[in-house]
Amino acid sequence: MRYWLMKTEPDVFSIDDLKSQKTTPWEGVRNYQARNFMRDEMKKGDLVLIYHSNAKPPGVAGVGVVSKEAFPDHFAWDKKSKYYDPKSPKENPRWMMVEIRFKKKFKEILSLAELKETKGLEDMLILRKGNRLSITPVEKKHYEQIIGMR
DNA sequence: GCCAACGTTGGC
DNA sequence: GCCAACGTTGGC
Repeated sequence: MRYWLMKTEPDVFSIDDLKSQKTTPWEGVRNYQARNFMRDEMKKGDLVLIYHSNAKPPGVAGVGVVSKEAFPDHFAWDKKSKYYDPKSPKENPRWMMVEIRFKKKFKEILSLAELKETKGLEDMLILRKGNRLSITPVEKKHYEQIIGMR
Protein backbone atom coordinates (compact mmCIF):
# COMPACT_ATOMS: atom_id res chain seq x y z
CA MET A 1 0.00 0.00 0.00
CA ARG A 2 1.16 3.51 -0.76
CA TYR A 3 0.49 6.97 0.56
CA TRP A 4 -0.24 10.21 -1.28
CA LEU A 5 -1.04 13.85 -0.81
CA MET A 6 -3.65 15.52 -2.98
CA LYS A 7 -4.24 19.24 -3.06
CA THR A 8 -7.63 20.82 -3.38
CA GLU A 9 -8.86 24.36 -3.02
CA PRO A 10 -11.51 24.28 -0.31
CA ASP A 11 -13.48 27.04 -2.06
CA VAL A 12 -13.89 24.59 -4.91
CA PHE A 13 -13.94 21.25 -3.09
CA SER A 14 -13.17 20.83 0.60
CA ILE A 15 -12.82 17.97 3.06
CA ASP A 16 -16.37 18.80 4.20
CA ASP A 17 -17.63 18.34 0.66
CA LEU A 18 -15.87 14.98 0.53
CA LYS A 19 -17.37 14.02 3.89
CA SER A 20 -20.91 14.81 2.79
CA GLN A 21 -20.52 13.19 -0.64
CA LYS A 22 -18.70 10.14 0.73
CA THR A 23 -16.84 9.66 -2.58
CA THR A 24 -15.69 11.87 -5.42
CA PRO A 25 -14.01 11.51 -8.78
CA TRP A 26 -10.83 13.57 -8.60
CA GLU A 27 -11.56 15.58 -11.70
CA GLY A 28 -9.71 18.40 -13.34
CA VAL A 29 -6.09 17.34 -12.97
CA ARG A 30 -4.40 18.73 -16.08
CA ASN A 31 -0.78 18.05 -15.30
CA TYR A 32 0.98 15.05 -16.80
CA GLN A 33 3.02 14.08 -13.77
CA ALA A 34 -0.03 14.12 -11.53
CA ARG A 35 -2.04 12.30 -14.20
CA ASN A 36 0.61 9.60 -14.38
CA PHE A 37 0.43 9.02 -10.64
CA MET A 38 -3.32 8.50 -10.87
CA ARG A 39 -3.16 6.42 -14.04
CA ASP A 40 -0.22 4.20 -13.19
CA GLU A 41 0.47 4.15 -9.50
CA MET A 42 -2.53 4.88 -7.31
CA LYS A 43 -4.16 1.63 -6.20
CA LYS A 44 -7.37 0.85 -4.43
CA GLY A 45 -6.84 1.14 -0.69
CA ASP A 46 -3.98 3.65 -0.91
CA LEU A 47 -4.33 6.36 1.71
CA VAL A 48 -4.43 10.02 0.76
CA LEU A 49 -3.74 13.13 2.79
CA ILE A 50 -6.24 15.75 1.69
CA TYR A 51 -4.52 19.13 1.54
CA HIS A 52 -6.25 22.48 1.37
CA SER A 53 -4.35 24.94 -0.81
CA ASN A 54 -5.19 28.60 -1.27
CA ALA A 55 -6.78 28.38 2.14
CA LYS A 56 -6.45 30.15 5.47
CA PRO A 57 -4.47 28.46 6.69
CA PRO A 58 -3.25 26.03 4.05
CA GLY A 59 -2.62 22.53 5.38
CA VAL A 60 -3.69 18.91 5.69
CA ALA A 61 -7.41 18.74 6.45
CA GLY A 62 -8.03 15.01 6.62
CA VAL A 63 -7.63 11.61 5.01
CA GLY A 64 -9.19 9.82 2.09
CA VAL A 65 -8.73 6.43 0.49
CA VAL A 66 -8.52 5.44 -3.15
CA SER A 67 -11.82 3.69 -3.84
CA LYS A 68 -11.57 3.28 -7.62
CA GLU A 69 -8.50 3.07 -9.82
CA ALA A 70 -7.87 5.14 -12.94
CA PHE A 71 -10.67 5.88 -15.40
CA PRO A 72 -11.07 8.62 -17.99
CA ASP A 73 -11.82 12.13 -16.78
CA HIS A 74 -15.07 12.68 -18.68
CA PHE A 75 -15.12 16.34 -17.73
CA ALA A 76 -12.56 16.77 -20.50
CA TRP A 77 -15.36 15.86 -22.93
CA ASP A 78 -17.89 18.30 -21.55
CA LYS A 79 -17.81 21.55 -23.45
CA LYS A 80 -19.54 23.32 -20.59
CA SER A 81 -17.02 22.16 -18.02
CA LYS A 82 -14.10 24.37 -17.12
CA TYR A 83 -12.02 21.23 -17.45
CA TYR A 84 -13.03 20.75 -21.08
CA ASP A 85 -10.08 19.80 -23.29
CA PRO A 86 -10.62 19.29 -27.02
CA LYS A 87 -7.28 17.50 -27.17
CA SER A 88 -8.63 14.65 -25.05
CA PRO A 89 -10.94 12.75 -27.43
CA LYS A 90 -13.13 9.89 -26.17
CA GLU A 91 -11.28 7.37 -28.33
CA ASN A 92 -8.02 8.33 -26.73
CA PRO A 93 -8.57 10.07 -23.42
CA ARG A 94 -5.66 12.17 -22.30
CA TRP A 95 -6.80 12.79 -18.74
CA MET A 96 -7.52 10.19 -16.11
CA MET A 97 -8.78 10.32 -12.56
CA VAL A 98 -9.28 8.10 -9.56
CA GLU A 99 -12.16 8.01 -7.10
CA ILE A 100 -11.51 9.03 -3.51
CA ARG A 101 -13.60 8.01 -0.52
CA PHE A 102 -13.78 10.03 2.68
CA LYS A 103 -11.97 8.50 5.63
CA LYS A 104 -11.60 11.17 8.23
CA LYS A 105 -11.48 14.86 8.88
CA PHE A 106 -8.95 16.26 11.33
CA LYS A 107 -10.53 18.09 14.26
CA GLU A 108 -8.14 20.89 13.48
CA ILE A 109 -6.33 21.49 10.21
CA LEU A 110 -2.65 20.55 10.31
CA SER A 111 -1.29 23.77 8.91
CA LEU A 112 1.58 24.19 6.51
CA ALA A 113 3.31 26.32 9.14
CA GLU A 114 3.08 23.46 11.62
CA LEU A 115 4.33 20.98 9.05
CA LYS A 116 7.33 23.20 8.38
CA GLU A 117 8.17 23.38 12.07
CA THR A 118 7.97 19.64 12.57
CA LYS A 119 11.22 17.74 12.77
CA GLY A 120 11.34 14.73 10.50
CA LEU A 121 9.09 16.07 7.76
CA GLU A 122 11.71 18.30 6.13
CA ASP A 123 12.04 16.25 2.98
CA MET A 124 8.34 15.92 2.24
CA LEU A 125 7.74 17.07 -1.33
CA ILE A 126 5.00 19.45 -0.26
CA LEU A 127 7.53 21.38 1.81
CA ARG A 128 10.00 21.76 -1.01
CA LYS A 129 10.32 25.23 -2.37
CA GLY A 130 8.50 25.77 -5.60
CA ASN A 131 6.58 22.52 -5.48
CA ARG A 132 3.33 23.00 -7.33
CA LEU A 133 2.47 19.43 -8.11
CA SER A 134 -1.10 18.72 -7.04
CA ILE A 135 -0.50 15.03 -6.32
CA THR A 136 2.64 13.81 -4.61
CA PRO A 137 3.71 10.48 -3.15
CA VAL A 138 4.20 10.49 0.62
CA GLU A 139 6.56 8.21 2.49
CA LYS A 140 5.03 5.83 5.01
CA LYS A 141 7.01 7.33 7.88
CA HIS A 142 5.82 10.81 6.99
CA TYR A 143 2.23 9.67 6.68
CA GLU A 144 2.38 7.98 10.07
CA GLN A 145 4.02 10.95 11.72
CA ILE A 146 1.32 13.26 10.37
CA ILE A 147 -1.49 10.97 11.51
CA GLY A 148 0.17 10.84 14.90
CA MET A 149 -0.09 14.61 15.17
CA ARG A 150 -3.89 14.58 14.81
C1' DG B 1 -2.53 41.81 -4.82
C1' DC B 2 2.27 40.39 -5.43
C1' DC B 3 5.45 37.48 -7.24
C1' DA B 4 8.59 33.28 -7.49
C1' DA B 5 8.57 28.96 -9.46
C1' DC B 6 7.27 26.11 -12.73
C1' DG B 7 4.70 24.13 -16.96
C1' DT B 8 3.10 24.80 -21.66
C1' DT B 9 2.96 26.84 -26.16
C1' DG B 10 4.53 28.06 -30.47
C1' DG B 11 7.72 30.52 -33.63
C1' DC B 12 11.95 29.76 -35.58
C1' DG C 1 15.34 21.26 -30.31
C1' DC C 2 15.67 25.92 -28.31
C1' DC C 3 13.78 29.34 -25.66
C1' DA C 4 10.93 33.59 -24.99
C1' DA C 5 6.43 34.58 -23.86
C1' DC C 6 2.73 33.49 -21.47
C1' DG C 7 -0.35 31.14 -18.05
C1' DT C 8 -1.00 28.90 -13.58
C1' DT C 9 -0.11 27.73 -8.83
C1' DG C 10 -0.14 28.90 -4.29
C1' DG C 11 2.10 31.02 -0.18
C1' DC C 12 2.38 35.27 1.87
